[in-house]
Amino acid sequence: MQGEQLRKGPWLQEEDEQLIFFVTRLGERRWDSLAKVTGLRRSGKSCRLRWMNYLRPNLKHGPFSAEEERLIFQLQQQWGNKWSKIARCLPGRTDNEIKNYWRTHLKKKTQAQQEGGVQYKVDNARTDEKSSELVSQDYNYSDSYRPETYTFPLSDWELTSSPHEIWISDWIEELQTDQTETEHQHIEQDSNSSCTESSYDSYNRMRFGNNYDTWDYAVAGSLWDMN
DNA sequence: AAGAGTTCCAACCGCGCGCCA
DNA sequence: ATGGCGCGCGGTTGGAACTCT
Repeated sequence: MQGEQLRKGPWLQEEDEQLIFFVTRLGERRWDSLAKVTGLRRSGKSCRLRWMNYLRPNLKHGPFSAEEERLIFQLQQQWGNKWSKIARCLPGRTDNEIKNYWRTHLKKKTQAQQEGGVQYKVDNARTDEKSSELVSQDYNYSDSYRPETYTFPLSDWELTSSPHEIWISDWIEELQTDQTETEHQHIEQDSNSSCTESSYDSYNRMRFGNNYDTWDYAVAGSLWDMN
């Protein structure tokens, strides 16, 4: 592996699958180590970005709603280009997505507003929302969107549409059920018990073959061991 | 139909911060 | 104190997709 060129550019479906497999099992941490363990010829940074911006559960990938657009507009005026901060107020949206949306859609509107006193107006052509028009200063976002009170609904996955996203969605949904069941088992059995065969395991067997667990557990056991 | 111009967004890059040995 | 590591953030870029002429 040493000296091997790192891959760049668009991610392949196989790479996504592999990354999901490892991140869901090992957690969102130590991205450099994780990148090595996955066997993907990607940097840890690249893996983290892919996960955070595209593969992570609960992400929305559809067009921004009028409500979201208003929020972005208002928070950008309030905080400036603090995209990660703004993203925390928009469940299911990433800083990258918001940043891109701002640059391509809202920046012009803001400039127009600043230059000519043109009031902010939602671009209804891009959303399915009802027409709405308001001055940003008057807008106060709902408490339900405040990061400290909002809980991310897993059903947001249902908003996705590509075949790839659909199978991830189904899988995550099954996993959620399994996790709930497993948590109950853990309460009864103590925390160091091993998981029973779940749909998640079935999934992994299907995608990575029957030997997946052997090497997976071996790797999982050593990855975070820094000694 | 096709070439030019524009828009959009996934991914990359560099920087800075916090933590730890 | 300091140097290395891991990570997150914001800015930028490349190229695919779309629109215009």
